Amino acid sequence: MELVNEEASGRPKRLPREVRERQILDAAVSVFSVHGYHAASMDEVSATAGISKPMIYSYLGSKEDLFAACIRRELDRLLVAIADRAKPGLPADQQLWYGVLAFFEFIGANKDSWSVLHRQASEHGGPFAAEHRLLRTRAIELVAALVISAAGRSEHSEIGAAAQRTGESLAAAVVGAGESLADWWLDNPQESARHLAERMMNVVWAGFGNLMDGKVWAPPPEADE
Amino acid sequence: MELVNEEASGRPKRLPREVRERQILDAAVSVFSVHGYHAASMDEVSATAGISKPMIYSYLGSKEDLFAACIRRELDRLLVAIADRAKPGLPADQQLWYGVLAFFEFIGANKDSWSVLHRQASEHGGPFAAEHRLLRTRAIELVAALVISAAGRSEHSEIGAAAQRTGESLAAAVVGAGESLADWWLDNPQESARHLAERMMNVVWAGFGNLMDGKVWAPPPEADE
DNA sequence: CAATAAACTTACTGTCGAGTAGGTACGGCT
DNA sequence: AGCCGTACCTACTCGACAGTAAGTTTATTG
Repeated sequence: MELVNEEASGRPKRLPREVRERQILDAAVSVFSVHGYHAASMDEVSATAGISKPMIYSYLGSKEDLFAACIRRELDRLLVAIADRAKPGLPADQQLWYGVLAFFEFIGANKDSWSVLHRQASEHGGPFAAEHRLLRTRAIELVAALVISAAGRSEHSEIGAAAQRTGESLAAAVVGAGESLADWWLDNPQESARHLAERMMNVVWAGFGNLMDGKVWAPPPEADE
Repeated sequence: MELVNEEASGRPKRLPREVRERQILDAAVSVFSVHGYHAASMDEVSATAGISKPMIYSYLGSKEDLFAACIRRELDRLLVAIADRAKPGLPADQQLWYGVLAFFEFIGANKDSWSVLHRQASEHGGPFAAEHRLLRTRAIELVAALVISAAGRSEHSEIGAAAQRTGESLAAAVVGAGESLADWWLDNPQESARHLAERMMNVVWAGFGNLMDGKVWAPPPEADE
């Protein structure tokens, strides 16, 4: 499990800054994902990267800076992976499908990334929470736009305004379900990405469909306590 | 915001162990929920409880012990709150509705509890993760049982076996959505518990309904890369 | 072949926080 | 009254870890 990068030759080769920075970030993501931000030590990051501690401070700054750099890099990778697959030309359900699929495939191939992005980043009150909320907000907006655009084409077009409002919280639930499903996956890796994505679509798209047809579930009428 | 419990009289009254333990747990839940496990200090817990540090060690043991005690207490409170409302005699959708509603109402009234139970407990590799997984597992089993029982009464009874399997991962998605919605609520407290519960039911119950009618969403046939 | 800059190191400082030693004060009981 | 147990405290130890000072090696370029 030791990720020391130098060859067995023992002599640490001199590498350009760019390469070392990547190695440091790789190590940091791995260490943060295992221990969480607070419990992770810079010494362990430096050991995992096969480098000494002052290099990290020289290249990436403080521990917080390092963590922020991890989040930014992994967030970019995730967003690019999704954007590559959910092309805007497709019908709404297919856009959603490919987006969801790309999401789960990325998580499957980069569980550390997800752990850092979601679990660790949200544990903070600091500037990371903001960064993390950005991801969620973007995702929610994206999904909401898909719902609303789909609702616009529905035969019940008079529900447009209601769908707008309901669509957004529906999107929040959907994104939330995706996040939690991804969390759950970290602990239960037996399922495939495709499977998870299909399950997701089954719940979600059905909910959308009923919404567009104006079928809503209503709580039983009863005296509130 | 200071929760110092003693009166302004200055003299700390002598209280029985039972009472102090409750005060310490209250303080600990509050502090852990704000800072997370690692960043929380025993000094802050003791200050918040209005008591000195050795009392905590004498009554509740180490920091880990204290944290575990918090989780256990809050978990019990949550489960009791739900069991009180989701009576087994009701039809499946109403059981689910009251369970979900009780869940959100509890979270609304005890945001600290949820923060400790979900956010902080899952950040660990240790024995807390196990404790936390127990909550999730129980919830998933409960929901899955509801789905399957509902499916049994559907006119498409031949899908029973398939529903069994699909029902469980559907339940996982539902519980996940609930967890994430609760997380999201911590940051967006403007909605009411009832509202959230209704949104939840709308997505979820629609998904169940379609499942029971055998309507499934299928991905577009295409060459996989 | 200097000389310069960048890659890289060892070995330290200072702080913060978990856990404890060793008490004092207060109430109940005979 | 005087004893005992329990509630409660101040003031410490000790280890872990973020961050740094000050130096050493290597590639490159004039």
